[in-house]
Amino acid sequence: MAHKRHTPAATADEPCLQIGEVAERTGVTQRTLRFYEEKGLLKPPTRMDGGFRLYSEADIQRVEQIRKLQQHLGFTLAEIKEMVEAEEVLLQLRANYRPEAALSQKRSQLLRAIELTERQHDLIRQKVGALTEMQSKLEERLATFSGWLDQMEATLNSEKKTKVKSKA
Amino acid sequence: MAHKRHTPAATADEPCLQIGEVAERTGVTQRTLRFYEEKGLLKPPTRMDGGFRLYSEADIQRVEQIRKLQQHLGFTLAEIKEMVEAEEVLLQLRANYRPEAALSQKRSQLLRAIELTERQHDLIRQKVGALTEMQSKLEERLATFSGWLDQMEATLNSEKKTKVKSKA
DNA sequence: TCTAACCTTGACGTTCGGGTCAAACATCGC
DNA sequence: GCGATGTTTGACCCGAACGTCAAGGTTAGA
Repeated sequence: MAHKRHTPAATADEPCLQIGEVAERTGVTQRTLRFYEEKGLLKPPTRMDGGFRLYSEADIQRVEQIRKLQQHLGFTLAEIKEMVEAEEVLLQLRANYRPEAALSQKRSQLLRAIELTERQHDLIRQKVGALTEMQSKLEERLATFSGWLDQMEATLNSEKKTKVKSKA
Repeated sequence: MAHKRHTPAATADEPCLQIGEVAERTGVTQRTLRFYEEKGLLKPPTRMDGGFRLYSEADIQRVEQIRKLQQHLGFTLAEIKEMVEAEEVLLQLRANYRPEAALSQKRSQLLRAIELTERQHDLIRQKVGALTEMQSKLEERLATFSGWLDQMEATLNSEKKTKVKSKA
């Protein structure tokens, strides 16, 4: 296995993860990571002198969030991009929240962020509603099934008994 | 607008809807209906002598179900096909449930149906879980936001008061 | 310094879920 | 039986979301 460089070790949250490790830890391919970057889903990561991408732990979180939204929830990358942008606004607000400058401008940004967040919330609420409805239908069906099953077993049992009695 | 044939009128549930009307009523294109058929999501419908497809009301339900699963819930057509197949088994069982023949064979079919249904149930449960988790995160965020907002407004107000006082 | 292991961009290929013609046939009201 | 409208199959095309080389540059351990 020759020599394997050891991981730059992510002590704090400085970007220090190469694309390979991010890929491994998130379960997506390197191609996918570059693709997400290209599509604006991941912010362009910092680079080493030679041009290698360096990701942070936050980026890993981001990728995991993207995958969740995509795989389990069926959002398109375009939709996810919107969501992620809202997240970005949040982080920026959080970053320079203290430095009191242009307060009313920040206020409008904040209002925008709230609006986006509420839209997401609503969207998800609708999905949960639809899913829950399906759930109860399935449960109803399962109940029906198990009723039939009981009935069947009963029938089989009575048949057995009849046979046994006829043998006796 | 010339003459428009009138709808064959779906009194009971004999197949009597042409593809155009199904398309209109479900909001999908004719192409999509043929595509679903091709992919095994819709059972091959009965045909008129000339070869025109004839759908039933049940088929419309099916299409609506497929769309819901696809659009709002983000299942792939492959996943939906599985679900729909389980539905098919159910319908068949329901159809010839009474005629008591080959009971133990029916039992195994039923068990199969139960298994499929439970898998669907589980799948949906997972999605609901993921969505709910997101929901609470969003709510948490909204709370944070509105806290900030309050704080901002307070600051703005106190500034106003100061100005007013200095004017007075 | 050498070199295995890693990373870069670029370009083309693929699968999914359909859209969009085109050419020919079917239906039905008149 | 004519004609407007509806339907059939077939073929090609599309964007999304990556996969898969290819050719070359970078890093770091020995």
